[in-house]
Amino acid sequence: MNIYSFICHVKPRDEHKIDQIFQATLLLVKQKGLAGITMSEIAGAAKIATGTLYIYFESKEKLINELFTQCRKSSVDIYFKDYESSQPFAVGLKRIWFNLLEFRMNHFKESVFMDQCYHSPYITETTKDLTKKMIQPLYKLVERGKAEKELKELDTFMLLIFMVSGINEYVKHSVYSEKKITKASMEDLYNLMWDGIKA
Amino acid sequence: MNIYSFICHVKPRDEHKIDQIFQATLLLVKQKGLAGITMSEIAGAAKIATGTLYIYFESKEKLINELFTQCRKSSVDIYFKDYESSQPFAVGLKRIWFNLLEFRMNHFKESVFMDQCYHSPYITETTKDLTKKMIQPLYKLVERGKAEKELKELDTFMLLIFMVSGINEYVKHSVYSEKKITKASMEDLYNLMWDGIKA
DNA sequence: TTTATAAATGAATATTTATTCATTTATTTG
DNA sequence: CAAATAAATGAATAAATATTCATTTATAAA
Repeated sequence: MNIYSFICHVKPRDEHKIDQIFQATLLLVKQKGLAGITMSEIAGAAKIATGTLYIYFESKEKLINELFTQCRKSSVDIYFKDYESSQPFAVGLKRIWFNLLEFRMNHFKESVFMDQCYHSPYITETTKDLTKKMIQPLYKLVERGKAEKELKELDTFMLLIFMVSGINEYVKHSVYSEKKITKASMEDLYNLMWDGIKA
Repeated sequence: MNIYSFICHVKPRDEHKIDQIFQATLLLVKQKGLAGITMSEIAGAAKIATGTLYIYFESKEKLINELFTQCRKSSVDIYFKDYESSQPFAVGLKRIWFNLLEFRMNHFKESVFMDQCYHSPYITETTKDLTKKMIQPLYKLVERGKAEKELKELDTFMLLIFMVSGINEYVKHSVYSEKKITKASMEDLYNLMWDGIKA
C-alpha cells in the first residue's frame, strides 16, 4: 500500500530491512572493525540474501555512507535534546553533557562506527566538514560560558575537547570491561570535568 | 657481515627495510585507515617490490601484529621515560602526563594505528590484555595519589581515564585542524586536568 | 674473480570479496 | 483467482587483493 500501488502491481519494498541492515553492520563493525566486514557477512547478519543488499544499497561505499549520515543525525538529535539556549549556562551545559554521555552509552555501536569511519576511505572530507558544522551550538555554548565568566579564559576548542573527551573514553572502557555505569559515576565524571573548566 | 657470514655466502637482509615497511604502513593507515590498505600499496610506499614484503613478513596479519607490538613497546618506553616511583607524587604525575602527550604528538601515526587496531580482526584478545598490563604503573600511581590525599577519592579507573582522555582528543584535533601545540597550551590542558582530579 | 647463497623483483596465481543476474517468490490490483 | 510487477534469492561472475614463484641481482667468502 505504498505510493506506487495506484499505478502498478508490485511487491512493496520492506523498509524494515534497511534497519536490519544498519543494525547488522553496526554489530559487525563493533565486533571486528570496519576493516573486517564483508557484504556477505552483513547480509548474513541481517538475515537476507547477498543480492537483496544491493536492492537497498547500490554499493558497500553507499551503505557505509548512508549509515554514517543516519548515525550523525541521530547523534546530533540526542546531543541537543531538551536543550534551549535560553536556559542558564550551567543548566544548558549539564544538559548537553549528559546527552553526550547518553548517546555514547545507549548508542555505543554507532559511536564506534563513526569513530572508525572518520579514518577510512569511505567518508569524504565534505562529510567530515558537515559533522563539524553540526556541533556549532556546542561551540557557542562554551563561548557564552567564557563571556559569562563561568569558564576559564582558555581556547574555546581546548575547553570543548576537554569537556567531551572523558565521556568517550570512560564509556569505551566501561563497555569493554563490562562495568555498569551508575548514575553516581556519571555525576562523578561530570564533576571531574566541571572542576577542571570552571572559572 | 652478519652472524651467518661465517657459515655461508649470502646477501644479507637489509634490516632497514623493516623500518621502511613500518613507516609506510603507518602513513597509509593514517591517511586511509586500516580498512583501506593493501599489501601492494604498502610495498609501493616502502619503495620495494610486493614479493619483498613477504621476505620480511609472512602475511599481512603478521605485519600488522608486529607493527602493533613495536608501537606498544615504544609507547610504553616513552610513557615512563624519566619516571621514578621514588619521586613525589605530583612530580611523577606531571612527568608521565607530559610523556603521554609527547607520544601522541610526536608519534601521531602510531597512535592512530593502535587505536584502529584495537577494533580490528588483526589484534587478538591476548594482545589487548598485554597492553592493559603495560599500563599497570600508571594505575599504581593513581592509587598512590589517592592514598596520599592528593587526588579525589574516586574510582581509580575513572581518574585514570579522565587524566589521559583529554590528551588523545586534543592532539587529534590539533593535527587535523593543523594547529600548532604550544608549550603554553600543553600547560593549560594539564591544569584543566589537574583542577579536575586534585583533592 | 668466481661461487654460493639469499635478497629482490614483479608477473602470475590463488583467494577473497563485491557485484550481477537468471530465477523464484510475494504482493497488489483488477 | 489471474496478471503484473518488483522483491528476494544465492549461485555465478567480476574485481580486488593476498600470496607465490621463477628469474635476476647483490653480497660475502674463498
